[in-house]
Formats: sequence, C-alpha cells, structure tokens
Amino acid sequence: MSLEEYAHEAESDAPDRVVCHVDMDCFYASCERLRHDDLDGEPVVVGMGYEPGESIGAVATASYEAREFGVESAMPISEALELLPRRADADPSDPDAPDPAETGRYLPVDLDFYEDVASEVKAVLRDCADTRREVSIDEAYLDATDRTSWAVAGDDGDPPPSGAAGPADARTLAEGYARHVKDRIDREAGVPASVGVAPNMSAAKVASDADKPDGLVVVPPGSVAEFLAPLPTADVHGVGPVTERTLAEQGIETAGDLAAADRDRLAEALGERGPELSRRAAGDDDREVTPTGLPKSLSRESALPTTADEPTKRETVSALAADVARRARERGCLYRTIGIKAVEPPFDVNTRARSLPGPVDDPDLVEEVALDLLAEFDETRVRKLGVRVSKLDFAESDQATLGGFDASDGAGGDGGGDRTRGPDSRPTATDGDGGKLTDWIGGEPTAEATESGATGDDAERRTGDGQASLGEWS
DNA sequence: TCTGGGGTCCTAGGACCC
DNA sequence: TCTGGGGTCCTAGGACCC
Repeated sequence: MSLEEYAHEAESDAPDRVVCHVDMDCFYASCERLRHDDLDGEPVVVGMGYEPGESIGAVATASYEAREFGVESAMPISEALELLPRRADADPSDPDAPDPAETGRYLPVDLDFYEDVASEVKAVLRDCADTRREVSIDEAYLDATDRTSWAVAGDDGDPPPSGAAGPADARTLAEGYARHVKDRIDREAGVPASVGVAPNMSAAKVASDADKPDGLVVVPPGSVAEFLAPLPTADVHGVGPVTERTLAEQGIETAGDLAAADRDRLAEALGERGPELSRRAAGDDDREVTPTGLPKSLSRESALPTTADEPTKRETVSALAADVARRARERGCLYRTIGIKAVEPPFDVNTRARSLPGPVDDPDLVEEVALDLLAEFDETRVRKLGVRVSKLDFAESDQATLGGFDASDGAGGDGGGDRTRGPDSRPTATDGDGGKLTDWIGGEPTAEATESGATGDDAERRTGDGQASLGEWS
C-alpha cells in the first residue's frame, strides 16, 4: 500500500463530513423585493450598465417570473425588452401598448444595497457554522460536521443504510440542520436560499442547484455517485463549454460516463483536470472547506466602442490604472506586477505584464507601466481595455517605511507618499520563498488543500441562478 | 448568444541558477 | 568545455466561475 493509500485508509475512520452549499435565489432580484413590496410575484430584471428608460446593459439577474418569458442572465437588456416589455411602457390608453400582464419591472444593479443584505445572510451563516467559505456575494459553503451528522433523526445515531436511500429519503439530522439554516436566512435576512447538503463540496454544490428556487436537496453518503450519474457533464463543477465538447467527442455525456471514463485517457485530453473531474463526477472530492483568502489580484476593465485611436486608449488605461491603484491602497496591499489587457474584436484577448523588483504602492508607476505596455498596441483596434495588479502583498503594508530604512532598491523610495518595500527589506524570519506571511493568511499553503479547484463552484450559467454568471461570454 | 466585469487556477516555454 | 538534471521565476494564454 502506498503512503497515500495508507493515509486514505486511516482517514476513512473519520465520520463522513456534512457540507452545506448555500446559494441565494436570484439574489439581486430578491434584494430589490425586500425594499419594494410591489415587486412580489412580478417579473423582475436587474440589469448591469442599465439605466431606467434606456435599453443598454446586460441582465445581471432575472427573477423566476421573468425567466418564464425567456429572459436569461447575460442577455442584453435590449433583447430582454423584446421578450418582456417594460412595465412603464404599458400605457393602458394606448391600444398598441403591451398588455401589462406581459410586462416586467427593470431595475439597475445597486451593489451597495445587495452587500448590506448579504452581510445579514453572512451573520446567519457565521452563527450556524465555524467553518465557512464565502464564494461570492450570494454563495457559501459550510462544513457542519461538528454541528450535526448523517444519523437518521429519531434513531440511535446509526447512519442511514448506505446507498439504499435516494436523496432525502431518510430524514437525517443533517437535513434538519440545513432546514434550520435555510429558515433562519429567510427569517433574518428576508431573502430565499437554496441549500444542498452532501458529504463533499462539489456534490453539495450540485445539490443546491438541483431544486431551485427555494430548494433543499440532501444527498447522504453512499448515494452521491448515484445522484450525480444521470446529470449532464456540464453540471459537474469545473466543466465548461470547452470541456463539455471535448468530453462529448469521447462519448462522455453524463456525470456517470465521466466517472467511469478511463482516467489516463482523460489526462491526455484535458491534463490533470481530467482525472480530477472524473473523481468529482464519481462523488469523490476531499477538498476541505477553507475560508476565502485574500485576493491574488485586483483589476479593472472596461469596454469601449471599438477604436484604434491612441489618445482614447491611453486615457482609458490611465483612468483604469488610477482606479486599480486606488483600490489597492484602500485595501492596504502592495503589488509587484502590473499588467494590461487589450481585447481585439471579435474577442482576441492579449495580456502583457511586467514585474517590479519589489512590492510597491505607487499609482504613478501603475499608470506609467500600463501605458508603456499599451504602446505595443498603439495601432491595434480594441474593444476592451483592462489594468491589473498582482503578486499582492498584504503583509504589514506600511510598517516598513516607518523606520526610515526602506526601499533598499531605491525604486521611488523617497518619492512622496508612496510606500515601497525593497525585495530584501523583510525580516529574515518570514523571508524567502513560501515563507511569506500572506501564504498563511486564509488557509494552509499546501497546494492540494488550498485553492486548487476550490474556487469555481459549478456552473450555474443560464439555467442556474448566478446573477453574475455571465461567464459563457469569455 | 456577438459580448460585462471581477476573479481563480493551470499549463507551457524560456531565462536563469546551481 | 561539454553534458545533464533539477528547480524557480516570469510571462502569456486558456478555461472556468460568479
């Protein structure tokens, strides 16, 4: 037996984990209903880049009533308006006006308000589980193993018969716990959630999607593979349109096919991701629920009418650079790499980046480097530009400058209010590769347990609920 | 679908070092 | 000088997710 197999064997004595995935239902629309009673039961469309009366922007969230009309996430507002006219345009005295019963309410995104609501949801989650991972404004994983179990309610604590029961067949304590979480969110934050419960993260995610909205789906240990098997591969966490196509070419259409597929062959077609996806499809996912860490990069981008005009491009990049630098400063982080993105029509993405000798907080430098990188695209027609800073460093952001000996590399060391730290200015105890303080904040630094695949949390895309799940565009 | 904005991780090749 | 192997860092691009 290999060391890993041995470790796995030893682990199998541990009780099955209880992982909850909480996914708010059409969150932005639900938030709007919180403050506008008259939206109850109405088709609601929340648009980003949308302004009242206009038809620009894209659908961020459509309520389930609006989806009945075919309105979907990512859809241009103009298209949504064709399927579901605006209520305000339904003038009863105009015979050509749309029937008010066939109209919807359109609202612009108000992120500040949604964040307020989200923080009430988070307060409930904090109360319900010590181990949490907040994935986005409307989604979180909980590890509730120490709060509940897979024992059947009212029993002597025996787990349900393995594999014999379909999802939610037997009333487990875990189900009661999840019901409690869901009810508390509804009561205390006032917005509906769907909850999935399973022994691992990816199954919990799929479960929360399986009965939206207002769903509660429980997949006990032993029935995970069975639960996943009939689903299309696109429902598996990490399978996007490209991977879906690649799998289909090999005759792999369902999660069951994927689970049973030859993993060496998958590795050939998809790299290491292939076997990993197969394991997940088989119900095998041992990622721990780890708290969300600090960001790895900050960026800002914006679309513009396709142009090759140099001043326009430079102005755009300057503004984006200033914005990114401001956000970095607000969050108290230094950065070591500055990059740009230039998208050529139809959708060719170019990125360029440059690393500095040491971490800095220097808005002028961000602009200077970004413009310098942009020079390569002086003649290029672009439809979108972006600026990014990465290699972020949150460690003691401004302490290094206080003592007066700083910036051993001299890069802008005494130039105004910018904070700079040379590469060697950190104390030796925390210096060196992998020993950075930031590596330890927000989770263990081991490759296996931290981020690998722990982010993307399955495909909501069109059928799901993600307000921002417009990912199929990129 | 004809295209927004914010992120994450993975891979592959090249430079460089020992 | 040639040959080799291992390791790390950097950059660019791709896929995916919300």
